[in-house]
Amino acid sequence: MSERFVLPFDGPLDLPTTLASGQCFRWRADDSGAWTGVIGSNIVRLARTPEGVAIESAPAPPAELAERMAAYLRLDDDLPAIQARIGSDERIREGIDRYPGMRIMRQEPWETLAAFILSSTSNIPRIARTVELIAETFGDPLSLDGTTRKTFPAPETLAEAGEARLRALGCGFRAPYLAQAAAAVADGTLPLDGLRGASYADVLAALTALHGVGDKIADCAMLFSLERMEAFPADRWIRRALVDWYGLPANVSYDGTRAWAQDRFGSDAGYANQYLFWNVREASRKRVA
DNA sequence: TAATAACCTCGCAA
DNA sequence: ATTGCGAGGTTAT
Repeated sequence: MSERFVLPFDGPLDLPTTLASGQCFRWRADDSGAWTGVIGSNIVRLARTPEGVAIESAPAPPAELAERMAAYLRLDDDLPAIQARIGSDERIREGIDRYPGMRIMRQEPWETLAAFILSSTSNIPRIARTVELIAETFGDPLSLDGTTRKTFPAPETLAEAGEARLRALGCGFRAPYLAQAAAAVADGTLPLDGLRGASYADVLAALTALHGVGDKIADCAMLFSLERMEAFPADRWIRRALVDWYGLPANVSYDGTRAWAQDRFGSDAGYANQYLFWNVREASRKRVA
């Protein structure tokens, strides 16, 4: 059996709702309730324990990844304080009550951008399937206690693979978008790692310069991987919530949703978005049932 | 500036 | 089982 390291943490953290909340697509639960995923060039298994987060990993030993995992799960966010600030809103409160340990993550920018390029007019199961197929096809193998996964391929790899091979994997009309984004990141046209210190407007402009990346996908990449916690990705679910619950006009522009959210929630807009998203989806699901 | 169709496939419901 | 619908958007017109 592999070595195990427990990252101490006593705040709110729920792995199932965090790792299956649609912000990432490669985490899988096993029978024991542990979650296996790939971070960079490591396969990682996580389990919540009373003391914190139990980590197993390969090839790097878990103790070496502990700090990185804490950053990945954004354990540095003071979630109770954030929830106290935005929880005065009734609809956000409902989301918090339902998913109290759901956190936003700090993922790797390239993989996040690629995944959300694939999200266009799609759905979570399909996005996950395609992301996994891309990794399976182009990634490097990893193994942990008999579980094997592959890395998500570098932008250079997907740029070289090209549109046709991506289309053959089920990317559909998103294939050229993904291939072009890969090329832009690979050749430095889009310096993802250099964007962390830039203004929101500059990051948005850099991302939406890509074909196939509009406001919504850019906001997802910013919120989930580029430290922009004020980003408020407004998809059809969020728009439904804003119209049905907050009285915004049905034809509200994307800029209109963004201004509304940032005025109301400021730098907590991203967390507000996440709780609102799952609240409105749950409400919709119940209506159908 | 605002509305509308087209885009690839696939998951899911009937 | 097989079919038909619509999906966490973006772009071109």
